[in-house]
Amino acid sequence: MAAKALAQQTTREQDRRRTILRAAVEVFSKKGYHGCRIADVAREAGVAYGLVYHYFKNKDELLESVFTSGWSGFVERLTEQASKSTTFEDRVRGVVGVAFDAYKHDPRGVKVLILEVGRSPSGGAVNRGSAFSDVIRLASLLFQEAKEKGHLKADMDPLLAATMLFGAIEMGLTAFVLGLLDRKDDSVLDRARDQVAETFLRGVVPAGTAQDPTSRAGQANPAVRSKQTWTSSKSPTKSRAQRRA
Amino acid sequence: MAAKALAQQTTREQDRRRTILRAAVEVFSKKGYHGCRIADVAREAGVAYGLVYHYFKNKDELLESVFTSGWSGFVERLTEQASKSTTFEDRVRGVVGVAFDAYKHDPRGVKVLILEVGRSPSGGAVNRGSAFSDVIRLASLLFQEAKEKGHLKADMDPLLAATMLFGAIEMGLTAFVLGLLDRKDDSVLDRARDQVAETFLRGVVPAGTAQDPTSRAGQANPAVRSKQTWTSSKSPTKSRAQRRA
Amino acid sequence: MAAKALAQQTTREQDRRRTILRAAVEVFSKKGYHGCRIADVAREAGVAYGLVYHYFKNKDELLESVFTSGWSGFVERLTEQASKSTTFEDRVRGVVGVAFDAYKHDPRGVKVLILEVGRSPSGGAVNRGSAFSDVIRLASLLFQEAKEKGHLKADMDPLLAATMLFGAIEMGLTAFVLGLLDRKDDSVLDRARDQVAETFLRGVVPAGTAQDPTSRAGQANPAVRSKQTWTSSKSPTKSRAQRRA
Amino acid sequence: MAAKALAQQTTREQDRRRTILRAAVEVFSKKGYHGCRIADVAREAGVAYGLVYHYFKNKDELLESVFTSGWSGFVERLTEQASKSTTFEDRVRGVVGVAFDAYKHDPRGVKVLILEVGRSPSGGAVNRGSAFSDVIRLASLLFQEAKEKGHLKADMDPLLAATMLFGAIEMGLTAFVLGLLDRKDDSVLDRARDQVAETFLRGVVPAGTAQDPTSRAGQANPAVRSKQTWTSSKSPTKSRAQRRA
DNA sequence: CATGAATGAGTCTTCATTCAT
DNA sequence: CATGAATGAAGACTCATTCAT
Repeated sequence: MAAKALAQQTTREQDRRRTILRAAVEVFSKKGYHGCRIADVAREAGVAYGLVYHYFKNKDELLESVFTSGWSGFVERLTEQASKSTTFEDRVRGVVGVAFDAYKHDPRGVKVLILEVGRSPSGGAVNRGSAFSDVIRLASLLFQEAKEKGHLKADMDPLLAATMLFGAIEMGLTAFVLGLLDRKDDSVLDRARDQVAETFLRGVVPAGTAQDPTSRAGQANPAVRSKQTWTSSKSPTKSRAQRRA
Repeated sequence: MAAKALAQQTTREQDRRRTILRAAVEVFSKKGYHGCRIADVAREAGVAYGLVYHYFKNKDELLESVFTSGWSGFVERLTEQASKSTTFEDRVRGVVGVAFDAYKHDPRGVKVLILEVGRSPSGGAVNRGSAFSDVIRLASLLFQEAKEKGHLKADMDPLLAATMLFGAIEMGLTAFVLGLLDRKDDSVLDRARDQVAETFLRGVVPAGTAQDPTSRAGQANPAVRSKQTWTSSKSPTKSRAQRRA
Repeated sequence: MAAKALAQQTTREQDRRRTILRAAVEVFSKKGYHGCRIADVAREAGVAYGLVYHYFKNKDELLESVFTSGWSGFVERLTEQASKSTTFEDRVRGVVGVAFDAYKHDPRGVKVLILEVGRSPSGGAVNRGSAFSDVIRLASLLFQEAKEKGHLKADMDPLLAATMLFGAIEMGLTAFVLGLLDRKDDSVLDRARDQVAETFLRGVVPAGTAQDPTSRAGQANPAVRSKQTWTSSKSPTKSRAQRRA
Repeated sequence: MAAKALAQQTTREQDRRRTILRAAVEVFSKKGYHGCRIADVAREAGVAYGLVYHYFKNKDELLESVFTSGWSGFVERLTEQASKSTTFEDRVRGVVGVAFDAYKHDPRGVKVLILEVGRSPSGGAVNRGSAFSDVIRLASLLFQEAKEKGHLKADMDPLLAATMLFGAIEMGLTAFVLGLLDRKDDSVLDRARDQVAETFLRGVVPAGTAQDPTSRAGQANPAVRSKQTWTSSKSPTKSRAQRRA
């Protein structure tokens, strides 16, 4: 009986905690890391201000938890998927699938991860950059293995390949997050998913097209002016000083 | 004489302005958008506190200028490059090259763009998200044209292709920004540049490998449990409430 | 039977109450009046958070109880002692003795009284300042009586004499509380006790020393500069504003 | 010219700083250490909230400065006085005089020092307890010297003597601070000053009174019940639990 | 133009107090 | 009686922005 009561207590606490976490994701996805105020989270969760501090030590820990819980779930499913698939290509498709499915089920959450993970400068309680790096390093093992079996081009760096895969995925999702692509129905999402995977595997050029032999690699890019940085061009906005003229 | 004096004045103003802008980039790349205080920028630029407000209306405009000036230079060079190249493949390589060269010349500035552009929630004076979208849309024209000429796979969405290209580029650079890849010398950077372009064009799978016919597209991904969001897993950090147990 | 149960209940309640009070003294002597949180008291007492509020209306009442109970015990013993002693000098020694014995038996409690009684600005539920005044006024009666019997110097104000007595006692104990004097063993304490009493009675100057006739009383102190307050000297710490220079 | 401007600047800053410090003393003496809010200080000083933080790093530093500046001025005058006086007795009178004069000129400031110095539990930025101890140790040198010259009773501990002197002074002033003695005019204050000094030097007992031989020292005080602490008596205030009965 | 002192609104965080179980 | 989750008011601190010199 006491055990049951305790269990219920624990469950209720877990629920509360999850409610607040969920609310944080919500506010977060709307206002971003720094625009997110504790007061907003509390209101969104429908709890009192102080209760947030009952469940999370401070703002940083709350936000950290948002990342950690979201990211760990993603990594978990990623690992699960990788172990399930058989061929290299299916594994790649599986990885892409996990990411897109995550977005299908929880676009807000994915938005938060995409817009924030690895973006904040180091200094937060937990090193989010490393969380990101970890996943890439993990994926690079997959490519390493594939390379040894000849399923990957010989001159390809596994780490860079992994990086690119996630880059393509991330940007594919970003297109939806930013509203560049509209998520009318799941079919659009599914099609994008497949395309990302296939492009990564076989490229955008139709099979059989001969490779351009002239400018393969190492070309110095003449378009870039040395000694000039990208801030050298004038801003189009007018400052007070400029308005004077 | 007066004209000359005025011109010098103006030049000095321009210099000041650029100095501050440059300082903003510096502080920015170190502390991020929100961790950056006006005082920091002023100190970095070696000017008085209030002077920043003489050249920029407010913090937002300063940050906006940082983005705009950096981004417009990038877009400019991108356009220039696109018009110069001849074949589709070279254009793609050119786009990748412009991005990597920018990083080579001004890693700090690129870091700022990568870590912040499109990450801040809409609400700033200028919609940075749209700046980003604009470039992608611009690039998609290139893919549209290529598609019509048969240089692009028939079932490929030009917009999505453009998105993926920038995704791969961005993530490739992110690998350097985050320190995942070490920028010992330019050759590492150059190799990465080439690999990003080639992968995008022809994929990671060696030419001649038969395509896996069974799981091409539209497969439902069985690994994803419906009705479960990514925040459902418990956070490993202990809250005050949890510590009780 | 029910009566016995009730009595036991009551006893248990009393115990609880005393436990909490004791814990409050403990926390108090460590963290001081304002650094003391209800949570700390509860933890120290080993009871639940809310239970403190079952026994004490609020924090103020708890603190008030700490003072009152401690103080009333002290006053009680003081009165008892005063009525027991016979000669004036013994009464003085008795008063000093009660104070030092209290410290011997409960240094923590005395520390709290010394460091807090009369220090808090009036405003608490009970006027602790008045509690203090009451004791002094009580003692002044003793001096009044002594004066009438010629046991006290004729030009001595009884109220001021009483004040000084407690001042010497308090500061003597403060020396221990602050660690200025080390309470290795009770003999140090006993010696201090005797010295306080004797000094108060006969002064620090050896008997028979002629009194300095020139500067007895009423001398204007030339060392004090008029119109200058004690905050006029510069603080050695540097402010942000000062660091500028 | 520039130098003059700078000097003026500096002076103005100093003034501001002093104004705030002065305001802090004011608020402080009214509300005590912890009741003192930055907002109050700012209002009292007639400056904006944030300006307090321009001159003082944080609340602690402000309060610390209040103590330090006040205390250092006091110590300074004390030292000055000690070096000026000639005989031991005059030195003692001088020390007492400095304290009483300080009160005459700035009762508020002295109140703050009396009520707070050495009372707060250690933990503040600066160790106020040690500031207090330092003065006592300093004074004990004076007594040490006097003892060697035979101006102090042979069985008297110099450190304890110093402690008692300040105890008598402090409590004498406390009598005024608490309103026990009314500071109608300076004569009351002057009389108290003289009495404190003389009592310390020669005691309260009229010269020529024989010393009570029976109960000089070392007597165990039978009035104190062993094993019983001063919190054992019941508080007269009623708790919720007690009200039940 | 340049300077940096002055302003004060906006947030985080703490903690006394209440109350449902 | 006992518990500790829930509440929210209070106050410290930051920092963008203004303005007098």
